[in-house]
Amino acid sequence: MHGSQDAAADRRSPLALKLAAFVRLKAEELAQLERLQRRCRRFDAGAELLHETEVGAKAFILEEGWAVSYKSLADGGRQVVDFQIPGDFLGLRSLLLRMSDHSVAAVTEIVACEIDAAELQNALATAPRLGMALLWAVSRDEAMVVEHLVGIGRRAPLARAAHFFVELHQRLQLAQLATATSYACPLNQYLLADALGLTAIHLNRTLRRLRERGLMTLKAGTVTIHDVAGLTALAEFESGYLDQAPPSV
Amino acid sequence: MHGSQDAAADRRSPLALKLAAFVRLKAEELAQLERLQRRCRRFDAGAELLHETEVGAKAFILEEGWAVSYKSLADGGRQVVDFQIPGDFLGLRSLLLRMSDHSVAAVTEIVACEIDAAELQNALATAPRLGMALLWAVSRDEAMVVEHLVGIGRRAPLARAAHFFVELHQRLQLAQLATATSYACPLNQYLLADALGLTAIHLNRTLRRLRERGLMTLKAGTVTIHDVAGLTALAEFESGYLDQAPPSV
DNA sequence: CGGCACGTTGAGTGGAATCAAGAAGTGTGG
DNA sequence: CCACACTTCTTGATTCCACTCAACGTGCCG
Repeated sequence: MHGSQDAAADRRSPLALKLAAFVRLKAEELAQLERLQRRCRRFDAGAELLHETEVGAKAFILEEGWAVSYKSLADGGRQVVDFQIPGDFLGLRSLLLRMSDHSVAAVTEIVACEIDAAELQNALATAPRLGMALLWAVSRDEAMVVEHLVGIGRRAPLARAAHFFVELHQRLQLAQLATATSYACPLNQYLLADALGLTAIHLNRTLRRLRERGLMTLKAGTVTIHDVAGLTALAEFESGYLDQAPPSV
Repeated sequence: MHGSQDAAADRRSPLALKLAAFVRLKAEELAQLERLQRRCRRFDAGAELLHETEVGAKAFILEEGWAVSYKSLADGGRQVVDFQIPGDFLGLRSLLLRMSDHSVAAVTEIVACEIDAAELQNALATAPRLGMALLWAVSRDEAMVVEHLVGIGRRAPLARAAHFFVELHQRLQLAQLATATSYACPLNQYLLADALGLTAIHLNRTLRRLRERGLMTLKAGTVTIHDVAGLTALAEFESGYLDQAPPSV
């Protein structure tokens, strides 16, 4: 019995692990959650899962790999809204708003489980605490977007980049995908530039400055932080919005 | 009977009117919603309802007047995340995340109803469709923040300002607080500048350019749009994310 | 070997921030 | 009624940073 419980815990999805930071889910609720993650599919790197202005779009739960959500402009410009790592939702808003307001693409090869509005509504009606958990996850995502907005609107490029890499580091550590000083980061400089509201050229120079100051290095898809305290200080990073604490519900 | 129904409809809160765009709420659900809006208070212009890093903060539903949510930086900078008008939530995220990630202040004198986490959880458990409606409202708010992010990250100041005023126009029209070409706008140029990621000086010049192009004028707290089509075109405004359609649930 | 994606560097320009100051409107008290 | 303070708005001059354009390096893969 104890052995089988351990086995079940091992099989827990990244999403369940993430939600565990907010609400201590009961077995029944966990089962509901896993039931949402049956229809898993694999997507190639670069594949577009969702396109802005699409109506009646699906949403996904990301199990493996990295994804990116972004909006495109008429002049060819692109703004990356956020990157998603295992345990994150992809395109959840397009289930509720009738038209997808953004695009989602796979950065690396990914595995993601499709969910539709009916399933979601059903799960919420059956397990109301799951609804709270979902509201929490959405709120946390929004808090990250808000922090991103502050960075682009009011932080200088160097601090902005620092903040971005520190946030990513924290998120990956929570998902057990980073060590204390480094993590794999499959984002190229075009993606990073579109996330940080800079040109790729200027981002490159910004990265160089971070390197020259002995704070961090991005090389061959790996971020190495040489001075965690220094980088965090430069970023004025306040981790409160990530809400990483023991469950409160 | 018919008369009393009309009277009830007249008393409907701005929030109920807004949610009606998404879900056709039943009488029982409407009653739950109104029950959330009992503890109403008045706040002076400039009063701070919520401060960032505050723990266990309350949330509010705005009934009358304008509010602003923002984050402050160490260097004295401030980024306005969004402005709220009647029917909008204030600080809803601080109910779910354990620490408020942003501040909220009254722009004009306002009336707002306090809600706490227990009430919310209770209402959600009793009326699950209200949970969907809430998720919709939060998603719509997030979509607005995302659009804001795109504006600051990738739009030129002129288009950014145009987009801002068009979005506000649409929101106010939905709340029946605007005519086809004008609306009252109690935001001064410091607030606007902090919202648009510009200095007040540069915002002033941007407003002048909008005026000189015959697109719109902001004077004495009133926005007058001289050329709706032109302003919308300059802004590359796509209204999809506001999700203003007949109810789907 | 050539083609392509990605990264790096240099030189020049334009536009937003900064610094400085004044005008216009609003409220208060003598 | 006017003097005064205060907020908000407006304009000019200057500086600096991020964008643009252009080019080259580097590694990978067919």
